[in-house]
Amino acid sequence: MLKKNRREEILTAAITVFSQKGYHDTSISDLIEKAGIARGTFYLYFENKRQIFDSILNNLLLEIDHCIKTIEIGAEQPNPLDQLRANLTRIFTLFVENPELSKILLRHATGLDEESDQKITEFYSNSAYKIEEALRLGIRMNLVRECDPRITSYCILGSIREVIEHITLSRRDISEIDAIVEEVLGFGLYGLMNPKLLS
Amino acid sequence: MLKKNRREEILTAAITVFSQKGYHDTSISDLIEKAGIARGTFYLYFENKRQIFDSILNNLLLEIDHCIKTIEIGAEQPNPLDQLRANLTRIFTLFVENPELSKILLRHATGLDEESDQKITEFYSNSAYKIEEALRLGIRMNLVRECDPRITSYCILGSIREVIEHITLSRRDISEIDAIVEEVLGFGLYGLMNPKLLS
Amino acid sequence: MLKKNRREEILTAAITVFSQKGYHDTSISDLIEKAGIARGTFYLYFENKRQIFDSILNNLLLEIDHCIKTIEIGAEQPNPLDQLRANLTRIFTLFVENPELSKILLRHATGLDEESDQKITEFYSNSAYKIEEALRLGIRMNLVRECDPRITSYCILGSIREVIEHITLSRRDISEIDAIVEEVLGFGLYGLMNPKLLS
Amino acid sequence: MLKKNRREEILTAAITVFSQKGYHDTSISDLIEKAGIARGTFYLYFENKRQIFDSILNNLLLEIDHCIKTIEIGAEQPNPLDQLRANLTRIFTLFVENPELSKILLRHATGLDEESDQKITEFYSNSAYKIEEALRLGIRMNLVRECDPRITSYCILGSIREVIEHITLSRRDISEIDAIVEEVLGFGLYGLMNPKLLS
DNA sequence: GATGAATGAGTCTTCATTCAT
DNA sequence: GATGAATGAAGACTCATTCAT
Repeated sequence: MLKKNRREEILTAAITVFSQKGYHDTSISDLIEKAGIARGTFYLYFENKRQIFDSILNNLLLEIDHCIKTIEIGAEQPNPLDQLRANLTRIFTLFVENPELSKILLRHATGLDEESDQKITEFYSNSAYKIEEALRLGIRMNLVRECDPRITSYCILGSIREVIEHITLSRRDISEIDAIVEEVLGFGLYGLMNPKLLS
Repeated sequence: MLKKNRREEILTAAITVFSQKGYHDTSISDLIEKAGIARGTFYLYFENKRQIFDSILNNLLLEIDHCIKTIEIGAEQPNPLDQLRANLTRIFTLFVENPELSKILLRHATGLDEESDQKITEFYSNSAYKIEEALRLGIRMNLVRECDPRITSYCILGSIREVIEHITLSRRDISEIDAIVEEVLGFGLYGLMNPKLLS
Repeated sequence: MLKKNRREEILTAAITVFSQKGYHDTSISDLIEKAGIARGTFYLYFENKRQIFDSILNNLLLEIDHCIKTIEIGAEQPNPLDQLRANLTRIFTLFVENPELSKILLRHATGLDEESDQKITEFYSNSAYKIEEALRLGIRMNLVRECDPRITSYCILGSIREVIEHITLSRRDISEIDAIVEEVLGFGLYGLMNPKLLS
Repeated sequence: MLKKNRREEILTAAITVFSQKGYHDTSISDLIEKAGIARGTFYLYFENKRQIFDSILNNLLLEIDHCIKTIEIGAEQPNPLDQLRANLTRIFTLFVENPELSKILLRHATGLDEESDQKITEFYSNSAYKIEEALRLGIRMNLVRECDPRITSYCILGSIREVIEHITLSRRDISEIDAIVEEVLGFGLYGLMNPKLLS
């Protein structure tokens, strides 16, 4: 068997097991049983249990990163709103298609140890920071209401996280994504308040 | 020593240790060392490691519940917005005053086992459901914009969760809570969009 | 409460518990719960768990000893067979009336530790030795068939032990004792063989 | 090392240790030290301390069973008395050659817990029952004196048990077995009474 | 590369005993 | 005498990792 494939197989098996049992309740025995390999073989491809989990998690964080394109302003660029919409659609699609990854990221990747928590926290901080920068730009361009961009960025990030968790837990179908994206956009752009009350 | 006090002492010590090291990396030795008691003493007050963690978590969920008052509509009631504001203030205050609890709830309570995850998920589902009901009422009363109350409730819940995590991680002071509440309220009520663009 | 009574109460409770759960599965908690006393009180009357068990066992061995009268030969003495019969009757009666003691002696007193095993072994050795001496006398007096008195004594001892265990386990009534004694005597005196085959 | 051999080695070591220290005073440390293996290795071959003990005990009960052949009556069969003699010889030989097993069965297997006691009791009950059936047959065939076969069967069983315990404790040699068998047979068949007194 | 038997550090939990009140 | 909270030594069991084949 090609080295690359064997490794991928083990990773795939591990994603399934980790997502179901979490990091601590998953034993090496679980992993090799699912992957159909011998105990020693596991250690040919991964240094230890922690490393394979990190590997899965890093892959996932990369994939998420790929889903998010910085919003570009310019004549030749699509409408900023459409760019935002496309980002949301890509992220939600990623998780609806891989609900196991959602469990790993949102449930099991947390609280493993200081180092891992730091990595996750940093990832969210970075994400929030990107949102914050976009908000500052939007404010400067008079597209966005005056607000504290820091706090607001966390509101946006939290909305997205929670909706991801909800749609994977409630096993939403990919066909529902567009409507969900619009709903999230609607909340983020217009808030709750009935606009008739505003005028 | 009074039985009640001893138990409280152990709980307090456990909150500190669990919040720093997480559930799995905390050993009974850590707990009794922090509490300054003998190994056997621990088991006089708690059945096992899991039970003391659950105990902490259940207490916390109860406390959160106490922070949230259902919004009442009526002539003698305060303005609904003020009731909402008060709810947010109470919750943020709880966590700013007990940042350890935030770590336990948001980091370490997750991914312990199926049963525990279920409890947490249920807590959030319930919370989301209460928000959803409030949204439906608001829509009927024409206070709230037409929207999908289910998805929107998760946006709101997520905003709050993420802001809690942010303000505890960034060690925000209690004096900043009012401003933060206003910011979260602003986002939730009006969204991002510059209102001048709406007219 | 009088010191003597308190001690007796604890002993009585302990006999019940030990006989049901055995030595190792009986905890001090079991003993004090059954006796209705506090933990510390137990140690006012007994040095430790082992000592109360030994105490019960020693009492029992003494009681057994009291049941057995050396068979005396003489004009004024009852028929030796009747003396033997009386010994058996007293022993069987003791255990039928106190089936708990039978469990303690035959089940739970064994295998506790080297010292205790030694004591039990010695008790049986002594018992066997007394039987052996009686057999030697019987042989000299031509009452008893020529045989190896050592081995035979263990046969007799074993018969009695096993019958005790059987009659306590099968909850025989005291009214059946006479018949059982005759049966054991019959076996011991005449063996199995149909006497008609002997002539 | 072959899996079978390793298991056997551990069993052999465990028999020695259990027979010397008994079940409760034997720790896993004792077992692995004697077997010369690591702690984890023990648990590769046995589920827990209790299981290895049960394993030893069940093997032994099986071996005892194999020693005992039901006495067959028929023209082509050996003399029933010789069949009986052969049974006794096999059993005594088993224990004289493995005095450790005698200690385990007669001392340490008893009083472990309800379940184990039940198993042992049942084994003895079954054994007694087989003897009882043989006695009934003997009585019908006029080979055996009229008697209560139940009680008498326990006398016989007890004689054998006690002699086994005696000959293993007194470290009797295998060369003495024949004489001991004759002595036990003599007691069982003819009893104590000097036959001259009977005529 | 692949295997799986062997390893042993690490942890939870129990429970007999003590002693201050 | 009586109490029962506190103690801590002891022991069973797990499981990630190694390494000889």
